[in-house]
Amino acid sequence: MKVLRLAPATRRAQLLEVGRSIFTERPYDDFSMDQVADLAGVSKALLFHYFPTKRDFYAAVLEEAVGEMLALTEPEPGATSEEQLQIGLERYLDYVSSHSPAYVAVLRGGVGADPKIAGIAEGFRQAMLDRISTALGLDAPAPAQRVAVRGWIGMVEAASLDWIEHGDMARADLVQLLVAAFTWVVELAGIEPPQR
Amino acid sequence: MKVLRLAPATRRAQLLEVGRSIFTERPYDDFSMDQVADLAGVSKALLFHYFPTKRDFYAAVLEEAVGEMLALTEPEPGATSEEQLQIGLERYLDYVSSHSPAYVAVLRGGVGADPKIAGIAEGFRQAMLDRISTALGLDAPAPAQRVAVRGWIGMVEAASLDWIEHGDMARADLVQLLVAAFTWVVELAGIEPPQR
DNA sequence: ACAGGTTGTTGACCTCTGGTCGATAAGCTA
DNA sequence: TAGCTTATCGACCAGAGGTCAACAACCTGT
Repeated sequence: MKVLRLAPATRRAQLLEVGRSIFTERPYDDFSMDQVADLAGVSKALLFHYFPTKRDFYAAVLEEAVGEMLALTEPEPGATSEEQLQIGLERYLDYVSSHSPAYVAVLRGGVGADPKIAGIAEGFRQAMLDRISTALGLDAPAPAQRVAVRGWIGMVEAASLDWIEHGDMARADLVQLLVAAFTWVVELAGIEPPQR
Repeated sequence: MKVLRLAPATRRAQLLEVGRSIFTERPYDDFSMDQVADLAGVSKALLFHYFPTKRDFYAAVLEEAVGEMLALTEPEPGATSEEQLQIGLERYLDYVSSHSPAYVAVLRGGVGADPKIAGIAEGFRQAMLDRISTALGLDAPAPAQRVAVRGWIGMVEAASLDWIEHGDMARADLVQLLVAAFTWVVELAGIEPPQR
């Protein structure tokens, strides 16, 4: 029997890809590692060789999705902070609309209160918060500022989910709404936007 | 052997109570129905008699928590809409700070992308949206209005989570921030607040 | 007080799941 | 082509979710 051997990195990537296609469509406890292995044309033992537990596998898949999201929404280096925000949001919404299952999986996903899993989505939000803080030139935001920006990110996520669910609003309008909201939040929390 | 029999409603309530204490502390796949049954001093078969599947059990526990949250944050009937909003938020934050594990479980909880589970948290948000729409005298909000209010609810949730996590902001300040944000969102989306 | 029926409750059982481990064989190197 | 490294697998295990027929509390009528 001819068994094809792949380089570990390749196999790992393939398994993650299979994982993604499953995780974005079915609940965590609704499929078995056996099924994942079958779908990947691989033994279950190999799957567990690459990912020690099911939760690790789940976490790895989510992490990859988060990495992709961050890469695709990277800010434009040369632009002003307002332009960065607008362009970032446009890319964000583009990603959301073209990868909605993965997006939903990351945000709403998770296995109950597993801190490791929750930490992945949280890391994503933190990364976005860092980007914003950097763009604004803030090092250690005051509590009110942090809560405000954090709340704004929650607003972006909720609005995005509603947006892709209903699909009855132009992307540009939503971007405008969110940019305006951000500007307002920044003013309200007493954060001084940097001079262009 | 003396086995005590309870009325179905009582037993069910007891099981839900046990479920809550577990769900708020451990991930969904991190405990067994056997353990739940043991903790409740009951056979696993009985547990499955009351709740046909583990997910049903999970859903029932979350639903109860949502019901409690809605009951404890019920709006003040006689007040103006602005007062209602402020009082509602105060009660909401009181609930959040005193039941943070349950709150986190409902919002961040869920079993991957299980629509039934996700629908419970979504139902909670919908109920809050309905309250707000009613208070504003809106029947069928326009898309932009719906997205805006939905985004605001996401803001409330994210800010609340950050608030209880860090605990470095006065409740009154957060309420003020959220009320101001709401007023602003309402104006922006072109919703006319009702005459007192 | 007791017989009888209703039904809350259980122990035993089954299948499948997550996870482990020693053995195998594919492919590179000399 | 021999030999070594290691990616891969088959077989196994404990425990999970879930089922079912049987049991025994409690209520009712006499």
